[in-house]
Amino acid sequence: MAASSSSVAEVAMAAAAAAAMESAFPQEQQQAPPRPQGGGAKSRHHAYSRKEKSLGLLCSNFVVLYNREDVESIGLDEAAKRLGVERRRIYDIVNVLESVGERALREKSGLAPLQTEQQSSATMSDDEDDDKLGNPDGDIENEKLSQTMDNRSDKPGAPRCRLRSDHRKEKSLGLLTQNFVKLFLTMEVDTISLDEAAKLLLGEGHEETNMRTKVRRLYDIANVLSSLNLIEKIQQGDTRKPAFRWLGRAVIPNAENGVTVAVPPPEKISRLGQGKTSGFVYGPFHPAGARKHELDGSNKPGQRERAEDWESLSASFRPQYQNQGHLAIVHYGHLTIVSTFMRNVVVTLGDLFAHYVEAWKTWYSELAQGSKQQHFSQSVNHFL
DNA sequence: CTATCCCGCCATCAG
DNA sequence: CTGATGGCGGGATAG
Repeated sequence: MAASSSSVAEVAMAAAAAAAMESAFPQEQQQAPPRPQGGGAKSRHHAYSRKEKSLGLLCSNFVVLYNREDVESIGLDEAAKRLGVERRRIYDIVNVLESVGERALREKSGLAPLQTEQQSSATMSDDEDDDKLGNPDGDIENEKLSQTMDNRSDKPGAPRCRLRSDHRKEKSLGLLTQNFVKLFLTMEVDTISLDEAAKLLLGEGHEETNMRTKVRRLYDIANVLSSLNLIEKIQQGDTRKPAFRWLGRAVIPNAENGVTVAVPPPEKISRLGQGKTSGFVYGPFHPAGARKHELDGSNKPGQRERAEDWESLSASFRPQYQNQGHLAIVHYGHLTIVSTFMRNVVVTLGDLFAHYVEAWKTWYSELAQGSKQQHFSQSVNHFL
């Protein structure tokens, strides 16, 4: 078992990164490299603590460890070893990390060996288990691949068959993460409990069992996002279930007061070049059980100034971290896949938000304009 | 007790 | 087939 040792040590060098993430790690990460675990039982030092193994902490360590300029590639096994965790866990954090800071400046860097196609979106009404209930075979699931990078001409021999049986992806952690984030930026309430989120993201077919699993995943995601300071757990009310609040801007120290916000350039959030298609549709968000229809006229308690919020949000991101983004190249096994996370998670997020803002504005417009088609219907997926 | 959520089995996906 | 990915949920731990 090659425990090569050389545990991670220089973790505290967040330095520059600190400006971006500045997170206050709960404690110094003291990842135990070789965790023989068990055996001892003598329990001299606190048997086994779950917290030391949390995804959140793992994520923090991961970022602090690899969010450096000289990092251009990361070996899966290496990361796992250095972080003292199993491979499986690396996949977890990388997936959510990729989702939240996905793409953005991908082609910009000139390299484009990447072949990862973005999520295809489509309806997210997962939970479609083929139970014994109408819906024999054939997945009428319309795979409406969102325009990815425009791939004129597919691979040789591109069959007419759209990806089949990719239900796997529909339930992926990555997609869930994206929808979770969308939820935050879409709902007017600033706090959401995981249960609510699960219920919302899950349409309404509650299979109890299904929701339980969903919530488990949400816990995982929430932990990672928390470690990135994108969200924070708070106590709903005073004695209510804990919920999460979207921070996003928290990454910038002292920006909370709203006076120190680094929103220098009055420039719009207009995207950088990337002149390709103007519309960049991300996974269509489906309001599932969203009952947050906004009433026209009257005082709309909800709605608020979200839009404005987004703008300032994305705007405040771009500034200093405008550095060109260095994509991190992750070696999944031997495969070399490019990811845009880390390095400049913030930068990436900035771009990402810009996209979101557009998409959401559109969505809102259509929603508001298209009468009050509130409530989950089914006409949600037609956007594009 | 309930809220969290880690662990790792094993279905799936590439090669 | 072998190996890489990564759903999924049992059940252990935190509170």
